[in-house]
Amino acid sequence: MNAVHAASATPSRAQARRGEGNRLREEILAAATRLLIETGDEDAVSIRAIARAVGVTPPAIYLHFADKDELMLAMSEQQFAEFDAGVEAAGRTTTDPVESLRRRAHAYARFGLDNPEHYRILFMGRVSTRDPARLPGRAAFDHLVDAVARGVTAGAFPSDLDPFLAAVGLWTAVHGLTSALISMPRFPWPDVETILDHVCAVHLRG
Amino acid sequence: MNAVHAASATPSRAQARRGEGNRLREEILAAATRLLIETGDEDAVSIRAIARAVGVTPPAIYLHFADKDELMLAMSEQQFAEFDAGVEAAGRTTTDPVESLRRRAHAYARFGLDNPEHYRILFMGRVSTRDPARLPGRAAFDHLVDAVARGVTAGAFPSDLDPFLAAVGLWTAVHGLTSALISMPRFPWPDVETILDHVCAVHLRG
DNA sequence: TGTACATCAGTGAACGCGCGTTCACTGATGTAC
DNA sequence: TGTACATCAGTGAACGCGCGTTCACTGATGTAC
Repeated sequence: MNAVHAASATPSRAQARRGEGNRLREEILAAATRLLIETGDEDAVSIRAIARAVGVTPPAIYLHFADKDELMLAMSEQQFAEFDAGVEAAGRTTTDPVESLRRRAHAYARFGLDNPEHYRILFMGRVSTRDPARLPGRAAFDHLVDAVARGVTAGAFPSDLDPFLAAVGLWTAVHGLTSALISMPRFPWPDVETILDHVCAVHLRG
Repeated sequence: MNAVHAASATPSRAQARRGEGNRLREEILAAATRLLIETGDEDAVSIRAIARAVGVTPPAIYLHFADKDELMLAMSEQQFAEFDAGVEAAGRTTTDPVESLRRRAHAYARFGLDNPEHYRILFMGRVSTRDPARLPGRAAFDHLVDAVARGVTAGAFPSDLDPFLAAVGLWTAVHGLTSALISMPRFPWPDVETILDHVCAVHLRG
């Protein structure tokens, strides 16, 4: 008999103060991320569903994002930054450049398996036709090339090794495993750590 | 001034004869495949769009498929069969088991690059929650295991090599390259054949 | 050979749904005088 | 200190759209007698 029953229509949050325009923006991105994780379906992350989750009406979204594409792109960039930071942190836990690459690979795969829907968007989605100049994952890849190059200068790899080519090979191998695990969970996979270490061993030898 | 102008509404095909129930079924699957290639977007392959492409009304689809899921599953199975046949054929063009695996890998990648949208559905999509017993790509994978096993019996690989594990490694590596090429076409990829041969060389050595 | 009838491949109209986006508005918050 | 006003973060209602699916039907094809 009280107002709580009308919850779906009543806004559940107070209007932001003057300078706090970014508060809702961040709440929107957080809600989008949460929705993606909970539903496990990119299609379920709609403007309307996000607005519902935040406790705001759909048009309020447009106060902070020009359209849906821009919202999704912003979420991707946020996720890419988090992914990159995680892999970099894992790589810094040792000074041995080869072991460092191995730990990066494990952190990479773990991110994918822990956040399969975000992994899909970041690495398996369609390129947004939006802004061709903005290649979102590029920074993360460049960091991998740097890590390989450090291995070369440290003498762990042959000096004529092309760090870019080696990085491509390592990346596609780890990505192949990660994305296959995500897309085909019912396949009778052998132990993940075992395959991953095998992949690393193969690639970090030549 | 003639009837042609009303094309969008007028059916453009004759009704099937008595025993020809399967004709429309095949036309539907062909149209779905064609739509997927032309639009490059799985979402564009709707019941209504397929009906439009075939020249039939939407309810006619339900004469041949229980619902949309079943239609998409049938298309997937058709594509998987084609993919499998193509890879097998490539593998049979030589008697050398190692070279045979290399040719299989190239055929695999070529299929993906030639039919990116089908590749997405077959290898990068979500598992249909439909019929858990039916793992559509399993036959193709088993053929790969067989091919590796032939290499072992021929003495090309160490006799203690586990063909299943080796097949998983080879598959995920080639899949990683293929899917990355599809998802990130703007990445400054090195020459595809070169990376692919490199991947094969790495995996077909140990 | 002719006709009544069953079969079957489709049609046409409608259903309810959720979507992205626009538009005119409201009401609280802060500011100038 | 009080009041008129501008600003700004949101609301509420509506738009047009394409979707999957259902339902009662039609009309051509074949069959039994």
